[in-house]
Amino acid sequence: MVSIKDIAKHAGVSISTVSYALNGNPKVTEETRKRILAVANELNYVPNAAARTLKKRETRIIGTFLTTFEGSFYGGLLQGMKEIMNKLGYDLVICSGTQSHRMLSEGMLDGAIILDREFSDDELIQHANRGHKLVVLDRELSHENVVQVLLDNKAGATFAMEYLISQGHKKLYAVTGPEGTFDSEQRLAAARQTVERSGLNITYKEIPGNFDKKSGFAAAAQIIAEYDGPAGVFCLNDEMAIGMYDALKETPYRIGEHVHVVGFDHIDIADYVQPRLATVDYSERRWGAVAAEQLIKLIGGKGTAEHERIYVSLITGDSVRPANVNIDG
Amino acid sequence: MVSIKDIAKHAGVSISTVSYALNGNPKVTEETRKRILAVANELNYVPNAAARTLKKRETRIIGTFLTTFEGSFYGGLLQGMKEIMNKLGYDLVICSGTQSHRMLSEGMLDGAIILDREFSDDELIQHANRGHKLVVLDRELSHENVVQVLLDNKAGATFAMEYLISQGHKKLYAVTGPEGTFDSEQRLAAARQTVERSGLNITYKEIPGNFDKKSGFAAAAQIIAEYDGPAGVFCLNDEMAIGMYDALKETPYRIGEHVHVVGFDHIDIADYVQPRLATVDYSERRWGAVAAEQLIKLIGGKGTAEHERIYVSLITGDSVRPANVNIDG
DNA sequence: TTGTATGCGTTATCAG
DNA sequence: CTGATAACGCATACAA
Repeated sequence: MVSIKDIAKHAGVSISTVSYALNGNPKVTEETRKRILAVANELNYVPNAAARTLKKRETRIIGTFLTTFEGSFYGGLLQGMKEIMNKLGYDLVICSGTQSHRMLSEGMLDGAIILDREFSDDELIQHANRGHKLVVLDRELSHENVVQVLLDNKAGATFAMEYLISQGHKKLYAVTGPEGTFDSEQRLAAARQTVERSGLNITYKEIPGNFDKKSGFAAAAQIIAEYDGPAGVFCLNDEMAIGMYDALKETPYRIGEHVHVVGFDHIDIADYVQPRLATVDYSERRWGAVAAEQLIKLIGGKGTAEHERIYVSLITGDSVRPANVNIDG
Repeated sequence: MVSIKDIAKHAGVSISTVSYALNGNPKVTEETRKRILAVANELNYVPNAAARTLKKRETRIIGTFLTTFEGSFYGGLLQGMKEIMNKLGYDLVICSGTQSHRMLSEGMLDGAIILDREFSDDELIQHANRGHKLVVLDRELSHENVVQVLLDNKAGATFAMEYLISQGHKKLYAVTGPEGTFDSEQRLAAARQTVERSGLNITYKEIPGNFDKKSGFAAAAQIIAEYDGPAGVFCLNDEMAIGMYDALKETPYRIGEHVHVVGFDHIDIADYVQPRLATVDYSERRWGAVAAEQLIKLIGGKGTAEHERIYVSLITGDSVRPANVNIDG
């Protein structure tokens, strides 16, 4: 490995001069700077990140933590983050799994964006207490080193339920996410509230789900078992809605006819299933970009980083049709 | 920040004893070890990665480089890698963008897996020359520090073309990937060869594509413009095939009737489009796992890491039907 | 404008 | 079994 010491030797200067030259410090003549750069180039010099970090106590690397790499929501989100980070001179790496949490505590990261239920609130607070800067995308957490950038779950769930109700559905279901997860709780609360506030005589039931296809599949079975007329179903995410499509395919019941479904997330597949899935949409890219901006602000310490909310909108689709239309004619 | 020096002070021992204790070196009594660990815990000690790395010249972190985070093929691939790496005591981070290449050269990574056309062969060779260990998933590259783990593109493309031919199609198209990309070139070569070897009187044409939806959409336009009977199309990846579906939706032509399509990759959507897309399948998970294994072998220097091939298989679907059946009856 | 000296937190070698 | 001490490569305050 070639270090600045080697460069110094070859260029006939001291190592501090090399360091200055390499970092563009005006203390060194343009001339010697050029000479030193030439030598560095010739020797194939590459700075050593560990040494620099040890000294400067910063890596200019941000980590985003995901529960899993699987399930394809996050492309736009990460891309949005990356663009902002790169522009601001930071690099982004994506991590997953408890084992990788060490990167945060051991100081390999200048900050982190958390979208990962495997982090407990306690653990996050510990990290924040140690001075690490965090943005959370999946919970509410109050700490001077933490800012929240959250989806407007409440609005989304309200849109979804109001849509079903507006189409005349009186028998409603919600298929939930894993108990205790922030998104699930928030969406559920809003769904209930919407039903109550409607003032209509609505049957409303919740079926426990898990945010995965399988649980949507399972929920469909229950709905069919109880079937006694058109049902409106709010799947708290699209993946479960897709599971429901899969399940109904094997039965005489039809989506948008017997079972009316709204999802949440607007994943790619939603546009391709038959009939097209009604869902709640938001800009992943924007979400990522906002999160990145806030984190960098927090790290820089200048400008107050503030909690942010990401807006959502409803996308209609033929997976929901009026309850009182008799399709069979 | 609390360092081993602080622990030493509090525990009334020297820093080297602390280091030994923390690293489980048997040189230190079980008793003092416990005492030191207790102190460390109490002081909330966390080791400093930069210092350790500077000394040991290893991070136990592997980087996987992707061209983009968008487009959701890679979930299974990354998950497969992660599982193996974690089992072997390594952490995995995902990187994207030229800016992040510095992580490799600056020594923040013990090795890297490359699936990213933004790395030129030259750049990779430079890294390899500096002693960095690499696994390439997207090209052929000979170097003692590089091993290849490649899809069996040739087999896949042959399956796809043979399938179209076996269904009696005589007018064939291939929609290509970006010029110069390994996957595209390999699949194309095999496609041509299959046509030639068939010994049949087949019209075969190539339409330049870009591995994205848009180019599939565009290719469809050309095929329709020339339409004079059933056409068989091998889209060199599924994404372009989906673009073709989108394009035909706006025309009177039907997939599996006028235009018969085979893709490559078996992405999620392939199972949900109507009619179901015939495609070439492989285990992403296995691909990732094999890549990870080979890289760790290469890093460890023990056992010879060897180039590997990932097998593929054909999944049929109604996007391809016999050419001579008159569906309109 | 350039050089000298020191320390960042670890590991590891060598004496005790 | 434990303690000094020298690196690792770099940045920087201070001296020249």
